[in-house]
Amino acid sequence: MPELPEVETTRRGVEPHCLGRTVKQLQVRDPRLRWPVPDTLAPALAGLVITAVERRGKYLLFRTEKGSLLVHLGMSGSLRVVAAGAEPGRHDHIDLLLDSGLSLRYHDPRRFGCFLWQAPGEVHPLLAHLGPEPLSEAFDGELLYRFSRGRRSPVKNFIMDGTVVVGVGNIYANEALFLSGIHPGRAAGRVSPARYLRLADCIKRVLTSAIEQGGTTLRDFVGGDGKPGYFAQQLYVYGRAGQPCKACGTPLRERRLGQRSSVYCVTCQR
DNA sequence: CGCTGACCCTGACGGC
DNA sequence: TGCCGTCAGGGTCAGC
Repeated sequence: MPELPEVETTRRGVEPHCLGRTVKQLQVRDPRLRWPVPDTLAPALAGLVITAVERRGKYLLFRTEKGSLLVHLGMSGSLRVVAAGAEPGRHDHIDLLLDSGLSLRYHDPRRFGCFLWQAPGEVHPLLAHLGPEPLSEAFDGELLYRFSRGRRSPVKNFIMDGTVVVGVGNIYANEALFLSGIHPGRAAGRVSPARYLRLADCIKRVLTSAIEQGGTTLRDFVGGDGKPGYFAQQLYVYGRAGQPCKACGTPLRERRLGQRSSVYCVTCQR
């Protein structure tokens, strides 16, 4: 269920359970993820103290002094805090057992996620070419404008390109384009500087408010059902094809761009 | 270098 | 009821 707000919500949820804790064991019940979980990962992690839980784009980094555990939740992954020894269910592929008696349980039906090792002082190849964080000052409309020159593919594909900016998934790309009044199919190189300023602003706004909503489910990381909070969010276009635009009433259209569904209002977005 | 499509998987859902 | 095609919020990679 992870877009950036869900990953950040996960990070905030698991962080207090991890900081200062020693890894007792990494139990890998099924190593067949996007890339196979390396045999060397469990031995490498055993006995290490987690010093920080960070996020880079949609990747989570569990830092220790000897290296970091790199986790991605893919499309269907989740991390929950459970009591050690709790019976694993279907698709509960990995447990990270901590010395507190709790463990982080990784659940991922589609197995598009990953558990990898990052050596100390190194940046994993998967992270090496990532663009700026959308909520950082390094990301703004000026950057979008500069990087988009000469690009003929749709602006929606452009803002979902992780080398441009990380963490803008399909839901929030659709929402941000609606809020900024830009048609998702417009060529990235044909969007004006002023509109890119607006778009960058909308991306920040929509992600920030989604993270705030995700925060309401933090307590559910121990026990509870762990439903992601963003369903509660007011979505303007995502999942609303055929329904009236909330701004003008025009029925929303749907179209596939880069193999992903795009929903937009032909009146409000140009 | 930019862009397109294939691919990695399971599960839910709609139509017949 | 069951079978089949389609789609799903991720991202990488080969090939043009």
